[in-house]
Amino acid sequence: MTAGPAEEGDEQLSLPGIARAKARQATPPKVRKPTVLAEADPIARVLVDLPLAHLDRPFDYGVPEQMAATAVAGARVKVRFAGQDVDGFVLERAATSAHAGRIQPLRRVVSPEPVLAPVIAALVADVAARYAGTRSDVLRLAVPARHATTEKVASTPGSAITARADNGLWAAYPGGAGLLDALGAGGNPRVVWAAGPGEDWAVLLAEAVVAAASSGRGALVCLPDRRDVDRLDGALRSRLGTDQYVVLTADAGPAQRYAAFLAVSRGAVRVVIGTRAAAFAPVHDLGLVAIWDDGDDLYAEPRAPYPHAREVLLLRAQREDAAALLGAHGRSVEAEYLLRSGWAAEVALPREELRRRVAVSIAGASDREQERDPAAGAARLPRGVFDVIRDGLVTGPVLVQTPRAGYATRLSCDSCRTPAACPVCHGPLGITAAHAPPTCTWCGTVAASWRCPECGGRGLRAPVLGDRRTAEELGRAFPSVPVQSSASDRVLAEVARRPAIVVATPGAEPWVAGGYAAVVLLDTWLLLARSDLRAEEEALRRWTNAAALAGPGPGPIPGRVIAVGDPARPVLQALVRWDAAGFAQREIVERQEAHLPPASRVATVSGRAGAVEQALAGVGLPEGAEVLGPVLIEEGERFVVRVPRMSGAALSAALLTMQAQRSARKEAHLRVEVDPVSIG
DNA sequence: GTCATGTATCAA
DNA sequence: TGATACATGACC
Repeated sequence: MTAGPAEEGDEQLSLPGIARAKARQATPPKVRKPTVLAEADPIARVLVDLPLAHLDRPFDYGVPEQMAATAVAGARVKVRFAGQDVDGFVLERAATSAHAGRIQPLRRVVSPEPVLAPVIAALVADVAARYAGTRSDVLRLAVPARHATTEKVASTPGSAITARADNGLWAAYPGGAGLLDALGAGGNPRVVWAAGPGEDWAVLLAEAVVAAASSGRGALVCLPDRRDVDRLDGALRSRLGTDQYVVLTADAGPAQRYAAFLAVSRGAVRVVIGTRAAAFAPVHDLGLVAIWDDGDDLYAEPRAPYPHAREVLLLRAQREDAAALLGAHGRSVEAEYLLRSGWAAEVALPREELRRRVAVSIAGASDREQERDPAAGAARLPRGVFDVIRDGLVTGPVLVQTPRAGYATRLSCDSCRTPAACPVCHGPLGITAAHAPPTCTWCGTVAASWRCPECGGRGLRAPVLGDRRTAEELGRAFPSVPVQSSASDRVLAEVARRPAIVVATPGAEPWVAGGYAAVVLLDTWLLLARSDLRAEEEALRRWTNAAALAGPGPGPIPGRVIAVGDPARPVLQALVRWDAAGFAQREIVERQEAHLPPASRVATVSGRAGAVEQALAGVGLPEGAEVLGPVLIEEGERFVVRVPRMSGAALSAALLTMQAQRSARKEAHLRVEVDPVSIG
């Protein structure tokens, strides 16, 4: 392997001092004018935007003197790489290069705007290492596409933040006032906050942000979706000027998004709220990272390398010495793990206060009774539920959570209960409206003359009912009360505080000022029926979030919540005791025994059949690694690799090495997912 | 990913 | 011997 064969033809470089001597010495006929490099720091270390794992490292380029002032750290540049022009970012400028071979000059500075701050470049490296991915993949998530017109406009600096945090609502929480004081004094507390039922959580989050901002530092809050962002936006608006914070969400147009990004990147604004992509916002002097309801799966980025916003924020808290606040009504096992490991402290309401705020009961339809006749209105709405709704409607709106969107989302044979499948594509049949014929939910085929292939029966039944059917039933049961519906495709942000029945699917529950008069959770067995590892944790999170919307009753009466389900299920008992933390604790113990996250670190590797097994065999996996599989999937096969949590970094490193070797050998790309939200 | 280079292979 | 195919490694 000889380094740098005789070179000719291409542009010549010359460092400032020796420019003249070199040019005189060697002047082959066709050489162009030598590029004169910048006086100071003539080397730019550039991260090139290539999808190849083995090229995920900086390359040195010469900085022509005319780019001396524009090729700053963080600038977008174009460079010649292996004969083609590629995009890249300047990571830093340097006086010398350790590269022995030829050094090419930068082709062009796309823009002098330093969009990749050094601390974000370091974060991007952290995230790539954590998720066994490339920096170029993470950069696509961290730096929005350039919008040249927007870049020409200067960002107007927000006025200085003079607002002071008000400890009022936090004072109900032991340690709550202390938390705000610490934030205001420039401290870095790390807290898992169990937001109480009926809490206007956005207001408390806003106070925490104001506290951190009043110490002169920046703050960054991630929320699951647009609706939650809007709630915090509303709470912040009455505390900060609209020039003092920005909202970063995907639904704003490219120009608006880029303008918001630049305002943050330029330090004009230091408070950022937004959805998962905001976790990378280059907030100056970061003092606080916060995340609301970290168990929501919207925080899992669907693009490689699939980072989770909570992990990105925790990496930032660590690297940038910022306070961390994980708030939720429920408790993710990951948040609980942070408490158990001592990384964070808990802030929660005392038991007595919880009992004052909410009373959860279970309407005793056991699983067996449900199975016997799930479709009958009487079994779906037991007597107790009926009473709670009727009593609640006297004072205000009643929230009814029903797990499925639609009307009757799955049909089965009336006599033998075989699920009804589409005669064309074998997709599930469903009904979209009261008198509509059964229709395939996949291909849309209308199966009006359906006949059961098992028993020849012609009757259909609906064991799973959707929100529209539920709304219809309740409308009949309470004819004088308006019924509102909020589900996936038509989500209501807020409803008025007047008697009404509000039917909603999980996650689509509208907010109501002062809280609902009662909250009803229907068909709890359905959320638990999912085969997913996290089914119970996720079900409890969704119930807890809905239940937390119950407002206090008249006088000293706590908010009323009633769930229809099997009272023997421990997860429902956890709901009754309002003990998501205890449930998460038990989950962790069980998962420890089963070698599942968060006690273990898990990665999935998938690709063409045969390739994955071979690739894994050639990797030096850390001590104690277990390889499980293969499971056949559409694109080939998938293996699961798991290691003790302390070997998590080693696992990521090993998988990264594997990817680098494969890309260098031009072997087919394998999909690697570290900490997948769900396996299977 | 592209590009340059090296080695194998085959027809003339 | 030269033309062509494919594998390999560098890429700043």
